[in-house]
Amino acid sequence: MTDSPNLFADQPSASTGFVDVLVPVALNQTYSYRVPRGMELKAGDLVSVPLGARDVMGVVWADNAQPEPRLHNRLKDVGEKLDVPPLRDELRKLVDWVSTYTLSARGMVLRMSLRMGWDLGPERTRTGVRLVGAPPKRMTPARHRLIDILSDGLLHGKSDVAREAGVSVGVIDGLVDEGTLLTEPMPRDLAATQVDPDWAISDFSPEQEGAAAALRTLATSGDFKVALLDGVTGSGKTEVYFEAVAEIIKRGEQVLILMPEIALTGQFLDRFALRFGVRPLEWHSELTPRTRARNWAAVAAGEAQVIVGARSSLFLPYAKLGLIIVDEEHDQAYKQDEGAHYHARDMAVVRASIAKIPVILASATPSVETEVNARKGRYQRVALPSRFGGQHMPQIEAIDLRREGPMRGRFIAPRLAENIQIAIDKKEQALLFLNRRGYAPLTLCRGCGHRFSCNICDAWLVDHRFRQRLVCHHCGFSIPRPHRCPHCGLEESLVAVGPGVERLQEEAAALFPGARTMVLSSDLITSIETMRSELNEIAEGRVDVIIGTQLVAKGHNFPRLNLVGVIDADLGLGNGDPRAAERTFQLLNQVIGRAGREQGRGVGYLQTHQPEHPVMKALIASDREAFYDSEIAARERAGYPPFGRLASLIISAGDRPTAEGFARKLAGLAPLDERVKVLGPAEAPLAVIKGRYRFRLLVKSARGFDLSGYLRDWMAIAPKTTGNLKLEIDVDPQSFL
DNA sequence: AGCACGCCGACT
DNA sequence: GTCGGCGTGCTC
Repeated sequence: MTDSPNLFADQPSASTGFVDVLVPVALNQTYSYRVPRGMELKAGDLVSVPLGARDVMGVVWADNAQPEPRLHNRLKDVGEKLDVPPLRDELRKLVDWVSTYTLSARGMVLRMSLRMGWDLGPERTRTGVRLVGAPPKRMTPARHRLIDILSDGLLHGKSDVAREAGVSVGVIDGLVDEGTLLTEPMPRDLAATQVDPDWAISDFSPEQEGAAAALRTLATSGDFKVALLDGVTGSGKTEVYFEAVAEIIKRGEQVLILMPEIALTGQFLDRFALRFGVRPLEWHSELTPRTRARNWAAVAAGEAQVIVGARSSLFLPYAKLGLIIVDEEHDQAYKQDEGAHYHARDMAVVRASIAKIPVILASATPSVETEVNARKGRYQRVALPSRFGGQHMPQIEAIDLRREGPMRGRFIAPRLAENIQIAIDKKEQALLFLNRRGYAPLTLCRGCGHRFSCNICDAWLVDHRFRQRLVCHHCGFSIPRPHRCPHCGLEESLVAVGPGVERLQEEAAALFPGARTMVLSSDLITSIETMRSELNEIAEGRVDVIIGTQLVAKGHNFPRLNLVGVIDADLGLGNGDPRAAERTFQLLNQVIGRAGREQGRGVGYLQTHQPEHPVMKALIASDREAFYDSEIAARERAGYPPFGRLASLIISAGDRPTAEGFARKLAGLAPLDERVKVLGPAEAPLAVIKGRYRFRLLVKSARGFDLSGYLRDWMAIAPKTTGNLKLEIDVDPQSFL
């Protein structure tokens, strides 16, 4: 804008027009604002706008707004335009698409893109300190240590050097006053160190080189394409897809690598650094606000070349995204079940198709959906058939619990125990896998049969001896471990029923005296840092027997681990969930794949009551194809995904009749359509959680049907949920609990 | 999602 | 008399 005379100069409040702004609150519509004179706004610009009593950040969604005339006298002005790059068309389309597909409020989807912390202000300048003058008149030990460190004459961070010298910053301030030291602002860190695509060249086998070449071609195609990088644990998948990363870096574009569990990526970051010379930028929920803001800005400015992140990093405002990699694409952790219900793998494919870029889905055990897409040729399959360096896949044996199970009250079968002892004697590690936290899943009274259950959930309380409490795994409710039955009053009558990892550790300690055991369970982990240090301890061989929940299944190499024992392979099967078989196969395959990755031949033992189950048979025979053949056929027969579509509606309320009544009313209002079947309402599998009664409607349709549109039409005629009634819509549900 | 408003219970 | 619980409704 210039200061040149203007025809309307005598109309001081004249505005240059209106914009529609999407704000990150639970709203679907945009709101219109007046653009103050002198402000230039276009779609995608970040602004702050008044909303009710507060100011919020928002994004200009359309720049030629035509607000309803009757609103004109109520329109407010845009506050200010924020000094950050605008959200690109591509990201705004993704927000609209995800909101339409999942039926969650558009503002709440946008919120995921704007989660950068609020302080985008100037970088806080750190204060540095340097030795410049003569020593002080009075020398003290603290001053001496400090001056010693600063004697190099260089600029040191003030708080750093204070910590190093073991003095308080007050000592520094004193010496500054005396003229011995001088403070000056520290220069800002140089822009993130550059990723070097040629830092180290990977040494590939012919098979790996073939796969790498295929991915390089895919990466440089500059078009939307999906590849399934299909390789067993230890086949070098990561290094192979790094080749695609290198291609994109050379083109000056950004790469997003999605990981299911960011806490477990410690080793991944090291491998990345070995190949590219620096660690990539991380994005996850434990970033400090400052780092979060800085990383967000680096992504938006295009300075960050490679971002490794949890599912939410899919919504970051990349300046020039060139490739998305979804590692362990089958992992359930990609499904978000709070707020907006979305599956990050699926939305990654959507984002790639909007941005016209390639996606690589990597897995040793692809989801059935992805496997079907690869079989039908919709996705390009890039296969890595064997382990790198001539290593073998673990040999897998079943232990039939009906014939050779442990004695009552014990959970490690004799044959498994024998082999663990042999491993310990050979100074190798063993892993006992049990997907159950705590000591025992159920406590009951020997006298009267009373079972301890949660007051507000439909679940038993899990004994956690480590914390000395009985805990509800659904709501966190807990009570101190009791010593008498609250029902019949009998003393010391309570017995623990069934195993958890803590109980398993007790048994292992008794069976293998002198062996060092460690439990890895999410409830014993307080932060990403402690998690990473515990994993390092294992990797360095300071543990003999690892006892873990599914945390241990994911992304970490233990070089000396050659034996894996699955305590209850049947857990997770047969709970009526259509995905139970798939998930069990994936989880057990992955856990057993931990064995023998770096030395020797690994071996896995599956303790099971049903060794003839298709999942067990496929695992024992290492016949992956057999599993997919049978599972795909079963899905097709039942019309389950990907051969049909599902949505689930969970209705909950503080009392049963309200929830059930509303669910019935809702079911009655479902629009008639012969392509859709509405099942229920039925009590949800976990009927009560946190004191809320839950009913479920299941909506089934044919593949290719616009289920979201159908649901939207339905919800438009549904009564609104008042009071404590809640309705949650989950399109493409993963879990049926 | 936040925030104000409003209408009922227990205390400085 | 007020402080504060959270149900309801609105935000350009």
